[in-house]
Amino acid sequence: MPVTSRPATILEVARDAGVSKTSVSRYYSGERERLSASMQQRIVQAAERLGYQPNPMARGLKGGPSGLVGMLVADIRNPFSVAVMHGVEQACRRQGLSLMVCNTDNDPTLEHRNLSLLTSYRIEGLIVNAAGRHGDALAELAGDGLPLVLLDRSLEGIDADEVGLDNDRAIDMALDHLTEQGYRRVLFVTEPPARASSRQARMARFEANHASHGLEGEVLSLELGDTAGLDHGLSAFLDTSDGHPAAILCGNGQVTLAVTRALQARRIPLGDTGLMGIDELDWCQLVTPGITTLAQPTDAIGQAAVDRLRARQAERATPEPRHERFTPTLIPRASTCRSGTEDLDTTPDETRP
Amino acid sequence: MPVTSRPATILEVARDAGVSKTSVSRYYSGERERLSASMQQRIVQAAERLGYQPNPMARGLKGGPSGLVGMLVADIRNPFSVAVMHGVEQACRRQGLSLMVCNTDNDPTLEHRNLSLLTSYRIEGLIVNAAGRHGDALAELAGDGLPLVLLDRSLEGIDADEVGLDNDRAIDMALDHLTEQGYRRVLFVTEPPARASSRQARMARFEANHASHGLEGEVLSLELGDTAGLDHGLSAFLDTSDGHPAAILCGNGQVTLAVTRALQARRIPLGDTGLMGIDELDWCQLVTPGITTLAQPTDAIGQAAVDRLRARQAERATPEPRHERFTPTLIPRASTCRSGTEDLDTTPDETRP
DNA sequence: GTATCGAATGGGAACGTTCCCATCGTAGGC
DNA sequence: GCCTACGATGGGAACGTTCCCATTCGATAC
Repeated sequence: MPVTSRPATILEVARDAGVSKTSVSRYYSGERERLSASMQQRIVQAAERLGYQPNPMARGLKGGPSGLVGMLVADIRNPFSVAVMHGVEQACRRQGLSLMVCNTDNDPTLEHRNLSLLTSYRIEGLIVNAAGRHGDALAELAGDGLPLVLLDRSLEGIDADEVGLDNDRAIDMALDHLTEQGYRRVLFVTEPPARASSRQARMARFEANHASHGLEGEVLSLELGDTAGLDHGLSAFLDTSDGHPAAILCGNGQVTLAVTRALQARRIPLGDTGLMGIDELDWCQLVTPGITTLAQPTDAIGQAAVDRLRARQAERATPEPRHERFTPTLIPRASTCRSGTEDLDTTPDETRP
Repeated sequence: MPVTSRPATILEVARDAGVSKTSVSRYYSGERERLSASMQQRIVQAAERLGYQPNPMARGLKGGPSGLVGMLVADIRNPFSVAVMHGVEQACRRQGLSLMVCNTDNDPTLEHRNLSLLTSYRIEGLIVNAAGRHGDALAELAGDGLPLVLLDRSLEGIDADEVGLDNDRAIDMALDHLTEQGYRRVLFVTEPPARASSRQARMARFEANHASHGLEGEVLSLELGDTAGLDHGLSAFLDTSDGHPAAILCGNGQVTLAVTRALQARRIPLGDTGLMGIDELDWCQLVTPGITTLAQPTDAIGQAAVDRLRARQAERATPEPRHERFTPTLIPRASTCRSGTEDLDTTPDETRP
């Protein structure tokens, strides 16, 4: 069964098997039950012999199912996105679907272009983890009946299924943990929330709830590349030493990276100054003395996204959109362990292989 | 120009513009010069009005160019692969090509399946960064005239273009650096080289050249998950303390991660025991005291891969395969700085934004 | 003035499927 | 033993392109 250059056509298989092309088509379109055993056998044999593979182009042209799921990713270099993508992919595989991933590099133009690309290939569902400035295009697609799942984002004006972290829960868990560890002041660092709803949600929850946890809270919002602003913001926060133990909470993995760099540059030891991040990354355990994180169940999130897609496909009638929120796992490490408190976790863990 | 559900067909545009479908087809097939100005104008207007987008399915059916490049990635979670993929993608974009990425998860079955998927979509070129057990399938494709580029791998029996690191050069640079820093014994840790030629190349070069650098050399080859084996191997190497300064050289980024974990678990401070890795990663600067790496020019590699593809497409006659090898950049940090030597780099660098 | 040519355009047959509809048995109901 | 019905199968028209081959028309060459 070679992957040949000029693949055999359904007609050739039919001839070779001495049956009609319709029958061969039926065999490959999941209507095998309708075929007699002998015919099925002749078809497989002929197909095997000729190395036949259905041509998805022709199939897609006629309107048949493509078996293709599309995914729009805002930033392929974001480990969280990649982890979820991996989950999505596994789930697709289990369902016999193929995944076509497009990276938008946070560029609305590219996003639009990739969207057209995907739709032109007659995808059966779309998973979106991108900025979505062009919400209108997405909305239209959803309106046209394309199953749509928003990953880690909401988009105003779009009533699509959503899958992602339980942001409120995550922030509460972080605040709980920081409180327990004896911190009194917390700086929440986030990328500009305007473009992503999850950032907004986390920030809003932080602002709403830090006080009730007995914490003084501040928010620092800036672009990832703005190291000067970050330095300045951290200084401003940390230098206000009213004696209350201070911690920094990072809104996502990328922020954790930037903040860790900034703290190291200022040679601020972690622990007395607390550091905690949303998103677990390879290196969080390695940076002395280990960085406390809230790990997202990325595989489960990916799986859930695909499940939603299937569900949508199944029910022809569009039900009210469903939101699925996952609870993170707290991975406590010594970056949120003030000296004087007992060591939390100085032996390396094995959270990731 | 909406991404509509029932896109306009070329025929509708033709009717609307009052021209023939052939003319519209020509307009979109890069034969605009052949059309009169007035006709061109009428076509764009009609297309605009109807939101026309050529249907790649139909186009692909008839055999026209797909504008699609395929990429097979062995492990989407490998940051190096992702970095190169990003380079490939940027290059494709510049060329007006779209990229379709498939992850094989190091699974030969999946690899084969994805290969069929890609070829069935009539890709114009294929970039492979995967194990390639099914070299036969690849070879056949290449033989059939599909432009093929092997990324960071050679495949026996396949005369395809290759793009990747200059492994010999990289190893030599590493050995030079380690020698200069005063290490006398070096352990080269690698994943099993059987499945990837670049691993083989690096290992071979290490074995061939360590002696001429005045270094005692050993090789440790194991699966990434084999932490016990790694612990044992590291112990064996480090406990043979004949007083000669020892260093560990990691064959790729994943190995660097595993080794760093193992060393931290054993609480071995870096520097006196040297540590150096091929592949630069986000966190290498962050792990105390900073890990020396050889950074691969991933964007350039990706770009080169696409360039090779285009070149192949252009020349109808298949020339002898060309191999493009890139020199890495040494990023010296304190993990290869023995105490007593001057500090190399204790201030954080800004190699990556 | 006619023949030739090339540039601009159009008609229709593919490409490989799916799917509607027709055909053909054959078994069961009367 | 005839009519019905149903199960198994086949023929052919679409799907939206591209591309080969006309066709038209003015201009240039004889």
